[in-house]
Amino acid sequence: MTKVTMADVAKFAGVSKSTVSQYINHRYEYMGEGTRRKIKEAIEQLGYQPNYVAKSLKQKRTFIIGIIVADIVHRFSTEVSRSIEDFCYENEMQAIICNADNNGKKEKKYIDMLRAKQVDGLIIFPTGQNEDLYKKMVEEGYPVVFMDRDIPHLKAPFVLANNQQATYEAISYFIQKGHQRLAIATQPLTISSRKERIEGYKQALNDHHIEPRADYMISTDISELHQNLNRLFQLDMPPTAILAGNDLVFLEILSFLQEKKLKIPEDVSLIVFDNIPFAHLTNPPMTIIAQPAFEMGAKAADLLLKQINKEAILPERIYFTCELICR
Amino acid sequence: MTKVTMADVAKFAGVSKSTVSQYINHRYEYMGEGTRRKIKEAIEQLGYQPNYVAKSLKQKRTFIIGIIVADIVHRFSTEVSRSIEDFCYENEMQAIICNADNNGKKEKKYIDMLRAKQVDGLIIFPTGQNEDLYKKMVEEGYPVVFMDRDIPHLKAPFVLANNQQATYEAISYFIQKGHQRLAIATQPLTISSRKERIEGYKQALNDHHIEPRADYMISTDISELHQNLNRLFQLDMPPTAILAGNDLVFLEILSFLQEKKLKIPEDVSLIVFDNIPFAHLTNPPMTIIAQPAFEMGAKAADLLLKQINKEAILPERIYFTCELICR
DNA sequence: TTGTAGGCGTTATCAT
DNA sequence: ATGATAACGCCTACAA
Repeated sequence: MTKVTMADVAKFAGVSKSTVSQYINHRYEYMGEGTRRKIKEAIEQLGYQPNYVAKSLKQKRTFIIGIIVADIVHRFSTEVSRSIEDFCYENEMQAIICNADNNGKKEKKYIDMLRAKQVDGLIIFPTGQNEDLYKKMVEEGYPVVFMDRDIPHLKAPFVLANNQQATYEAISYFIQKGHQRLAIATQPLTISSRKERIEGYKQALNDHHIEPRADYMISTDISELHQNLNRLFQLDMPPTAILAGNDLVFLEILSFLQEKKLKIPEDVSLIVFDNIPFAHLTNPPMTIIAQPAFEMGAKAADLLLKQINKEAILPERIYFTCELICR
Repeated sequence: MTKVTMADVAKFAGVSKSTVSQYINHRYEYMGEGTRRKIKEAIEQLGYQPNYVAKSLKQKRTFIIGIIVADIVHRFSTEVSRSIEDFCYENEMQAIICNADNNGKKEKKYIDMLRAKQVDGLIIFPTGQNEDLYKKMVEEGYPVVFMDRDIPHLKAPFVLANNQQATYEAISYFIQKGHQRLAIATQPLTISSRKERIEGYKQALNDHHIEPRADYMISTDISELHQNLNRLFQLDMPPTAILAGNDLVFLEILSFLQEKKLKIPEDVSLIVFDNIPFAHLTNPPMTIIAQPAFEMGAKAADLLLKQINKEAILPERIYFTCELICR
């Protein structure tokens, strides 16, 4: 175990703890060449490693941030997290990732836990179920950045995708390709991003004078998606195109189509809202709406670190443009 | 900010700090009903949250473990990490994941960093480039578990896959299907798991009286894989089957085959050593060698926590059986 | 049953 | 240029 402490180094080098501390923190300004060498040697001899816990206690900074994702299973979440981690690495920080599993209780527990561990700030994909807590943190001035889902009326930095606009464009593209019977499937409309995607869908239909049909709009838990799809494709006029609201929905649809021996794109066309790892390698290649996960993660991390270092007053809501990749 | 401390609670409740400490740590044994209620109230009123940094300093435990993966890009690494996190959650611990990026320097930096932060233990996918450091940790009795790659002669707990055996079986299966010209492609043979896969391949050929050919065995960086595949398929007798040593190699091969308009399985058969997220949904479905990532992660976490809690003397090397999923 | 005092390993302030 | 001393917030004997 690392039991050699600064006091040991000090004794070994024949100087005081303060001087060793100076050395550790690269404050060589007034340090004599001799002491410097002695300390260096002592550290090497003893194999001394500073204790960050003690340092943190004193400085009230842990150099750790927390990431709380609503659902780690999404490709998008993992890409964003990775990008945040990269950004942290470059800034000598570390990240703890926690998976709230779409569960408000778990989210609260993690927020409390991470704050108890004194992490310097939090990036949250909010479940939306702890509005009071979000608000309290913001009011206390605790550094937070929210991602992916908007919480209306919350005055805090948000990093968001332009869901509505992107969906609008994708559906319009489908319509231009000649589709008239378009369906959309998402998970339950409990968070802003899903609602916005539905909005974009409706608006596109409207603008192209297609009447939206309630039975073409599915919003359900993944576990019940299969039977909903069944119902959808048993309609007299089943859709010729369907937009999958995210990657999980996509996988479920794919498996459904395969089971029913429906071919893409002959029997039904598919667009996915989310990056799919090898969309370019599937057969046929998949048309997707790609969110700039990497940029969004980097931005969130940047905003958080700026906040932690009190470097800037933060903007409130930043929207990123998604890209429709037609294949 | 959490500025309210135990002393504040004590003062507010009209008791001493120690009593509050007792309360926080659920030592109600000798505590009067009255004090208990007063403290409870004080905590609620003040919104007190214990400071884990201070607690950690005193108790020399942070309730955090570190995971250092050699390359986070692999599906296997992420599945294992997820599984470790789940296990930690159930045991009131947290995990910090670091990506060494196959870089020994980075690996060392992370190990030092995490230990400086006093994490309670480490799970490492070793790059193999810091043998002395691994050894030192083990000798110091610092809790460590190694994953995925063996480091010969290191007396420490390892959680490993039976790479050789699994590859042997996969190749044998191909041979039974009538293949005679079998190739294998892996990343460079710098770590044990890749070497073992090659060994299993050779052994299977041998046992079936097929002469191994050097030009059918590719071990190269991903960046140079494409040109190696080019060479492979320009041979007079190109292989009819190829085993991809991991998921990254697989993606590269897939993209190569697509470019050359080679069909699976008509022109060439493919087996992948690694779980591919939607292998069952690709067309045609992919035959894979699946490592039990979830179980391996849970086991590693279990061993580490046991070690941290000094609950057991640890076994040295545990091998997990991979499953050949034929599709 | 509760309080007092000291220490965990640093850093910060102020002397010297 | 370097050192003494007091925090940081909590836990733990031991005393009362």
